[in-house]
Amino acid sequence: MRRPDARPLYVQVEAILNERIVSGSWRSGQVLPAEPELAAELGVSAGTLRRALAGLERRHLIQRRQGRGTYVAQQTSEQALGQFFRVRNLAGQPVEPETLVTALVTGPATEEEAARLRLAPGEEVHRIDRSRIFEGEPRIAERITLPAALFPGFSLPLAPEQLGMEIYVYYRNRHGIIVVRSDEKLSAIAAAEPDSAVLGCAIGTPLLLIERVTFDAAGRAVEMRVSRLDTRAHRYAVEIV
Amino acid sequence: MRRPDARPLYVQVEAILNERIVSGSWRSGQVLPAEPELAAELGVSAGTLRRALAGLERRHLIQRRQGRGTYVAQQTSEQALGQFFRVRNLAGQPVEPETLVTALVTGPATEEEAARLRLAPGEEVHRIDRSRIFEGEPRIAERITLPAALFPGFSLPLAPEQLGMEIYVYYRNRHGIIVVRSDEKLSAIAAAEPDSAVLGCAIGTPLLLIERVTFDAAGRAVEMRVSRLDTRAHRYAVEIV
DNA sequence: TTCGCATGGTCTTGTATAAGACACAAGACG
DNA sequence: CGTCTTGTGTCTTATACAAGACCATGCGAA
Repeated sequence: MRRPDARPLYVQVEAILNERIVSGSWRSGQVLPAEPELAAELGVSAGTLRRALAGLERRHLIQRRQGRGTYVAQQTSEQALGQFFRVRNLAGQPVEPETLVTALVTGPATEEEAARLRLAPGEEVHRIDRSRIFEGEPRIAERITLPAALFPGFSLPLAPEQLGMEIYVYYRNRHGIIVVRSDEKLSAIAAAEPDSAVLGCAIGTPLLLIERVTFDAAGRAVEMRVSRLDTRAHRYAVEIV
Repeated sequence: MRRPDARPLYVQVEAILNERIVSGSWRSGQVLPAEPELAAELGVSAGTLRRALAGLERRHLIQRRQGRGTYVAQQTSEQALGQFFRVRNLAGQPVEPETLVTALVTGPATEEEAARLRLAPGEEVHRIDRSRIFEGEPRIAERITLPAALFPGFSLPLAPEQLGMEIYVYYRNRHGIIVVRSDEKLSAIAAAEPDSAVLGCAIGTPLLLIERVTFDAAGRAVEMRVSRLDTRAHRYAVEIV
């Protein structure tokens, strides 16, 4: 007797639970059924379920706490910053950015945007231009590109409780997009005129160029972002294991 | 009855096995005893042992293959490059670097070197200056600093079979230093005169500056490295999860 | 006889199950 | 305000079978 699905059972279970979170049938912050109960419902042993849950926890989709239970991860600004924001000051400490949006427009994707976001040529995208400010000084100039199909009617958060919110939290709360992974390519460029104006640096100042593509829990490319970081007072930190 | 060591058993077992590899009582490439045998020797269950082995495998200290056995990881140039060398060409493909060493000197550590390598002020270090060449063009200029205490009598590999070898492989084979982790800080700088000479670029060309500190399986800081990458034709790739 | 190779035995790790002791958190109760 | 109870995840053990790798045996063809 052959299994129809050759993947290990714990992988299949992880996919099932992932789907429940992506589809929203388990909502953010909600507590999951206890291990024995969930295992019984899925028809697998507790050990198999635990292995699947461990995979979800590694991708920050759930959060487990002994004695309390297992929760669908609530993406907070702190969590999003800790996971995706790699900028440190010269002492190696994390910095807390403020954000200033300068433009939000919608239009057809460029060739590069379409390629990176796996869109058909000419599909509509939203573009956000903004700067990020550390300790009063603008240090990053960036453009975010979103497929309009995934973010229908995208507009910027204006309610006071949303103003300081990381944009990934907003993706999730407003559009149900759960960000889990980014690919980045780094290089060094010289500041051009628009960057120098935003960042208050001389033209030609070396900037760290970060080209990011971000994927959600369903595996879709959901965001493209090009950031220019002024590294006179900050560093981009990476750990290699 | 309280356990004297409050850490979970599988963590203790992982530490024991880690120590056996670090101390060299299990040599590189050697096959470990089979699971049931090793579990019996350590006095733990097979499941606990497996969990410890999974931790070692995650850190690339061992390599397991179903049907064959568990081996102490043999650091090859391919493995070291795949793990620690993040440079890609513009198509996103890995590049194969050649290396040209221009200097090897020994002297007292600078203040910065001592701080990063956790050395006492004035301790001796070896310094290697070299360039890395992709497709015939020098693209990285870098200086490697090693604590002399950890690398006694350090000299460069000259035997033909060692010439193309990644230096981390050489650390391991010649000095028993097993590299497992690096912290990096990235920034952008303008090429100064020496860099421009090595890299064949104009003075002022933006370069990606990579400041790396590397740690071995015993948790010691074993290497500091400052690299300048010419990103006109290459990128530094990161995945964030 | 000798070569080639299929086959089965036996070793390994990988997957899945079950059960119990333990540790932590929260609320109920005195 | 402490203590107890209940419910939760965590750790550890044990067992069984599946699947990959290797090797010796031995059969059949040249």
